[in-house]
Amino acid sequence: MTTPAVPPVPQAAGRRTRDRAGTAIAIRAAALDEFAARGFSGGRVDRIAEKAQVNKGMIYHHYGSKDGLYLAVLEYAYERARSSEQTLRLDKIAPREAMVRLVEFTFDSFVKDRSFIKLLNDENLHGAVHLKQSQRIAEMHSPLLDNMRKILARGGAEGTFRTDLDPMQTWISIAAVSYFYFSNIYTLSTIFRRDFNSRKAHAVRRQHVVDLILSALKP
Amino acid sequence: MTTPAVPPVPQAAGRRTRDRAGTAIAIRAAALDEFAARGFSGGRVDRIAEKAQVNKGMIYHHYGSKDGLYLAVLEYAYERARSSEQTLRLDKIAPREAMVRLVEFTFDSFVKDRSFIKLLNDENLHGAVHLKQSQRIAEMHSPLLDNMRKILARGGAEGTFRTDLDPMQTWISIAAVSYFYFSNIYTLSTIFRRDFNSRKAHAVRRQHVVDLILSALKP
Amino acid sequence: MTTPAVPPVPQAAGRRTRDRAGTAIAIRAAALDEFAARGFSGGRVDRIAEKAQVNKGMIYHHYGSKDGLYLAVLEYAYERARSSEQTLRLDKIAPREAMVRLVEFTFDSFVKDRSFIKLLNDENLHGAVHLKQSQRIAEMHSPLLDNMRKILARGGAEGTFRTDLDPMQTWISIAAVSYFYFSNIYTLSTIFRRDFNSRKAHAVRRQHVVDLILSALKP
Amino acid sequence: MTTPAVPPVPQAAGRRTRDRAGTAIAIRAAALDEFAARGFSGGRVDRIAEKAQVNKGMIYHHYGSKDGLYLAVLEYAYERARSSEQTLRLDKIAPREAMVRLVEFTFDSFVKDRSFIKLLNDENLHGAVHLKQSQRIAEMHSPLLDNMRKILARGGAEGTFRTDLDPMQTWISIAAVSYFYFSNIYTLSTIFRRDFNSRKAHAVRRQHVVDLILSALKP
DNA sequence: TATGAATGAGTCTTCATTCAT
DNA sequence: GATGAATGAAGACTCATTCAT
Repeated sequence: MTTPAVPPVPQAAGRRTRDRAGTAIAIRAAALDEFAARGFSGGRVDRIAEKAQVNKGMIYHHYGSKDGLYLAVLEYAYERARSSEQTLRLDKIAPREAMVRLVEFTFDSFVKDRSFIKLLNDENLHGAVHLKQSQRIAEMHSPLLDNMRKILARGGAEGTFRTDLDPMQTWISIAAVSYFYFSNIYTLSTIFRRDFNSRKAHAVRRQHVVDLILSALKP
Repeated sequence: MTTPAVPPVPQAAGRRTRDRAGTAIAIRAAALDEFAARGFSGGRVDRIAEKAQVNKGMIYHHYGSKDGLYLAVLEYAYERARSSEQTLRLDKIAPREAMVRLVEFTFDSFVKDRSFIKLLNDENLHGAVHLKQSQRIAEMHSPLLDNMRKILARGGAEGTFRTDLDPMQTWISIAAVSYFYFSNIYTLSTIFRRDFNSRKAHAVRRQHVVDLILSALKP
Repeated sequence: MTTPAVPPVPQAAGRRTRDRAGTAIAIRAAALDEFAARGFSGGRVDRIAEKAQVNKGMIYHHYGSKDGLYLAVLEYAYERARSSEQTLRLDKIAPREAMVRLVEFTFDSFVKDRSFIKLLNDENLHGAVHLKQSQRIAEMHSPLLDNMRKILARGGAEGTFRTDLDPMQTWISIAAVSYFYFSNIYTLSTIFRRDFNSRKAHAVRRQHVVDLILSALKP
Repeated sequence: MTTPAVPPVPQAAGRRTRDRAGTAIAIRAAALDEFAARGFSGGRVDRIAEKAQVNKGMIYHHYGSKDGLYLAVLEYAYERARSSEQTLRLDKIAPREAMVRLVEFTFDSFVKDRSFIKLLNDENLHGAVHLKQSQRIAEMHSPLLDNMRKILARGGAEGTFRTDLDPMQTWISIAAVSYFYFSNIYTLSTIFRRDFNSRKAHAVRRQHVVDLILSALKP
């Protein structure tokens, strides 16, 4: 429903031009919207075509099937997530500071755009059948663990962090404490009778998350 | 599809008897199976009727609609989760030990039965529209925070835990580090080219989770 | 389009009753019509539902798929063809007379109803994919060769027929000379600039066919 | 799908040259392939373009429509069939021998290439709507009846054949006994639980067909 | 001349829900 | 209560044909 981080779909008044790349991108953007809002099963091809101002047949022309389109959307979402992480340049700053930035960045990325979470949840509901088809997804993630390893090593060397931490498990936990809050925000709000969606609630959680992770990493 | 922790659907040889409660329970059990495996949109009323050995009309008789059935399933799943937590009697043991048990219990509950996770993810995809209808859900969760508050207080008093921790945020984080691992197990396995579903991988994660939380709570 | 031999579809003013057998039969009759007129690919499920005065979903309820329906139609058409052949009681009459009757009956059956030909042609276009699924089709045809064998044997014994004829090949040839005329009646009419569809033309062909077969069987 | 008698589609390395006739021929050859394999309704314009290594627009440029293309394919198929018949020079040899050759030639032509049968069957399913548009089809067939008339006359004069046979009916019967076997080969194989597609089965049928026709023509 | 993106009217099929029996 | 036939509104996907480039 809300993907403000994505550049707006180029509308071009009717979209009747023969613009291969443009059409494909417009479709993918509309699909991200639709799938994030309603999941794969709940997402409608018709609605995607309408949002993208594109003929329904074009979706099949460009992506082959609803499944093919979903995979394209997933890959694109991962790509955006990982490439924006790359811009942090964490190796240039002190370990503690780097860790704070990483945790905050992770948290903030979910504040800005929850569509990634929605896609992942739905994909896991289906056992990652789409993602497994991807040729590129695994290699997209190798830098991620490298970064984590380096930060932990540097922090361990200077005595800021424990030295017995597994980078992958740690990364998963860092993601978890932010991700879970947002992925389950509606049910959590309901069972605790709060509104976790407010700006204030976000700030509280953000503080807690940074504090918790840093505290956990202390030697 | 796999809910071994759930008592098997009572089969009752053809189910032609007029056992009002039994029928309703059989339907709910079959629905839990179906919705956990395929989500709300992907779940089929026909399949539920078949699994429950019950006429389709019975579903509408007992639960009104597919949505009504889904809510019943959700409430039941929460009920099971919370009531089994109650059996831990954490107030009888030392704070550190109590915390370890709680974390392990949370993790293990997901190992035994992932259907709860599936239901929650799907429900969040839909903005918790079903759960919001529930009259009972919030009150089911008040003991939960009470327990957490007490453990943290006792641990704070004796110097085992930090004293500045918010019980709700802490509980969410404890849930998060276990939940996220299982809710995202398929995509995580894919992007990291591991099999997080193995018994060994579970054991590794369990160890990490307990260790991380305890470490984070230290003063 | 034209299946006058079939009993007319029971119309029952709207067909809204819960009549399992009746509905299934109405669907099959409408489908025979449609598929005979337009082939499998050209046949439309929508049109069949409309002709049968039945909801489209009923077709799937009763026959599972368009393919399943086509097979049901095929089996039914074969059944009608073979069972009406059975009524001839050829073993009660002299061999020559029996052969004449069989040839005439075969020819006349195509005059009365060309839908069988249409179905078979179309099915052969698809390599008999549907018919191969049938459990009953082969056993429906064992009496057919038995009959032919007996007639040829009786005719051979009394000196009316040659004794070196293979019953199956002979049956195929008898079918061929009538079938081909009707199966290719439109193209033949076009290339020879005649109207083979007229009553007169039928009579001429019928005479020729009987004469040719009898002549070929002479010792 | 299988038209070994047809010269292979000229490939011409990507087919980007402006070879008007070559393009048209390549399209027609690919269309023959496609329509013979799947019928008119089942045939796909996209697939034809792909097989012919030609742009889809070219098909419309050269043949106007799918129907126009189908007619071109039909005319071409008839042309090939009739012109190869012309090479037999049956008027040079004894009537009995000529008849044997004609029957064998007819049978063998179907063994070599079944696409003609497929096209005719499908065309008859549609009432020969395409063929009726043809200007040339009728005149292509006048030599055919002339030949038959002459052979029968010569055979009648020398006492080899009956003298009361109609050439057109006889020609149709000769075509029928071979054609039907191949046009219905899949359903016949299924109902009789044989494989009529084997080389051996072909030989048996060929023998029967020649024998049957010769026997029928005896005075 | 040649390309392939774009269109719109279908196609088969599914499914929650109702209701006659 | 219980059954399952019946309904209608989609849903994913296809395809002959057109047309901007």
